[in-house]
Amino acid sequence: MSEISTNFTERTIEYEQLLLDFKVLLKNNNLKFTIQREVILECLYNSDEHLTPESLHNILQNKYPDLKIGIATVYRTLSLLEDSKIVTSLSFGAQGKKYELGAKDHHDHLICTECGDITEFVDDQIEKKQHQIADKLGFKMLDHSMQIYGICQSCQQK
Amino acid sequence: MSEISTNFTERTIEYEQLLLDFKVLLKNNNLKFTIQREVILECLYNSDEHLTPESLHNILQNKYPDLKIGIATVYRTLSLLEDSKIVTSLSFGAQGKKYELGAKDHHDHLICTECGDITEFVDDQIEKKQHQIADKLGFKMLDHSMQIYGICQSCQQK
DNA sequence: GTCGCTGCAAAGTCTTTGCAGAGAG
DNA sequence: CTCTCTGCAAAGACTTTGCAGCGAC
Repeated sequence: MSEISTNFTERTIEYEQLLLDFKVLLKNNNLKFTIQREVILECLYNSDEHLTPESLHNILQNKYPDLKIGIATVYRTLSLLEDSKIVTSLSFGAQGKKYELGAKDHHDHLICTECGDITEFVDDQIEKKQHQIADKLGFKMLDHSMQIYGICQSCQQK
Repeated sequence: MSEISTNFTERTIEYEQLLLDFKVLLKNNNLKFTIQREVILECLYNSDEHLTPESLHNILQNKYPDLKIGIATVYRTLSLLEDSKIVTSLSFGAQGKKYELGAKDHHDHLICTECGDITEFVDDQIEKKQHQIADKLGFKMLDHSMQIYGICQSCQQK
């Protein structure tokens, strides 16, 4: 659906670029560009969340019921994308991994323990410091996750 | 029965306290203090690393071969300890969780997404900044957790 | 047409659960 | 004694693998 207009949104350009990079990578490795691989990449691109293989599979089944994508293909494609550094995976609390596009920004969360309200924030100074820490300890930093738990303003007033 | 620690070192004193707390907690919840629960707590206390259920089980089998501790007991005890906030768990790259005593000083984690190795760190500036962010957004901060994901030095060399 | 890819199902891992006997209180 | 725990093995949950037919190139 790429609109050719003067009004390129930043996202569209990014996706076209991403797709192109992916195609080049596939070609360089003698791998094939399939519709399954395309829709998985697209779905990851359009999701704002970290997706589990299962949730990704569900989304794809709803969005492209005709494709009948198998869960095994989702796992195989995610591994491929991860090996190619196109996506990164994270493990959170429970079992299972979650995947997201490697290039995306992340945000941190302030979570109210009373009402469950979630506020997002990013702090450059913390981001910078995290990189410094990773560097100092010899890590190549890929991502981080940070949650602050507390009581939000409106709950404090009650 | 338990002559687990006869050496009174500084750690032992702390351990006595931890053990006492654990016993009180068990009693308050109508649970029983068993040798298996004791050696699991002791092993977590004496380990400097983050342990997987499997590694913990191996250590226990070597250290107390007569007990024939089952892996299921290790899992059950770790869940109990986690619910009781005595240990905390971390998920890392591959599958599985790692556990550590929660009573240790506060620190954040640097996690290798390749091998699952975990490095601890504390940064005062980040701690301070987190409070500032909470203040600025009107939250009364209670707690936080932060993980940096990356690739450790030795995995980068591979 | 070739050879990699896919869906399916079966096989692997890691973790949890059911049960009967053991053991703490 | 009672009622929880434990070890064992079987069952679950999540992921990977083998295979025959399909499809990109």
